Amino acid sequence: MPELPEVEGVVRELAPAVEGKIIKKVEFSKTVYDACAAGKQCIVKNLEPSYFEEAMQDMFIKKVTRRSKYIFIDVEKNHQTFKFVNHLGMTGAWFVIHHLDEIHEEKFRKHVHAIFTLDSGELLVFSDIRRFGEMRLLTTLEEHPPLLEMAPEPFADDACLYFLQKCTLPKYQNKPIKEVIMDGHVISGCGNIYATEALFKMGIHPARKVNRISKERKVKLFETIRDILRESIENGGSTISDYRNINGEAGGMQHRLKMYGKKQCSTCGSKTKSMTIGGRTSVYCPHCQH
DNA sequence: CGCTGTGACCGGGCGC
DNA sequence: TGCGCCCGGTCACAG
Repeated sequence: MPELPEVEGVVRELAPAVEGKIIKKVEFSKTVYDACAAGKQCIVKNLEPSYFEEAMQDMFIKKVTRRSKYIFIDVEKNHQTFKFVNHLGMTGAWFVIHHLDEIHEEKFRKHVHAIFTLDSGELLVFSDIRRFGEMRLLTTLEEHPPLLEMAPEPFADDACLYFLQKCTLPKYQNKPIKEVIMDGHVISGCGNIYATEALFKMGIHPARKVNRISKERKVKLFETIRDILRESIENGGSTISDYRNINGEAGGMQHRLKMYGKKQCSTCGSKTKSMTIGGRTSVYCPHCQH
């Protein structure tokens, strides 16, 4: 499951690999076309696949950046600029290769849904096992309003204050803290893995109501989340099942996790508990977290 | 108008 | 072996 650190890893590798190159051709899979014909949107969200392919042809790749868990690719054609916006969903992965058989793992090779042929002769390939990934071609972010409602980057100066202010809104007051820190309108890029880790580190029960945590503890919680995200970036992200960098390699952060996916508390040895919060499985230590 | 709850999108993996 | 169900990031839409 790619969260912010995993997306950051992809962007850091993708940027030098594709910036300055031109997309000569785009081909979506038959699956994408069939879904579209059936009236569903599969990966390609705001355009018909055939139109998307045509629109992307001869696009110059200017810049690859990350915003929250989204990959933004600034592209340009005929002096007009566009934003190609991609979300990896649960299982999306990019590869820059010369032949599809360079994708070593069958599960990724089997689920290739977009092939961008670059002027360098390389293939920029998007594989997505569960097809929760998204691609949009926008002229401005305003075309997809949810992109404007994201919380600031967690490393930005105003991010902590933004979090604190959101917490004072009535609609968040009585919600479990875990649900709130995983809400992209409150904090950007913190998914289940890092929310679980940060709450464990802070000794806060994931179901604890927002208004039952002091401002000081909220500030410390925010800083903990930010530090864990940074630590994960430095360690190549977490590979729980399907995250791979563009060389198909797994990350290293999963070895440093202390609570996510654990049966026993790494501090006191108690059996961990699990409950559903905001529709998602939440693991915690009943002895260490209150 | 704004908030809340629910469904939709999927295939891997697991339990029975 | 085989079948059915659960999981999850995000958004659309209904109420």
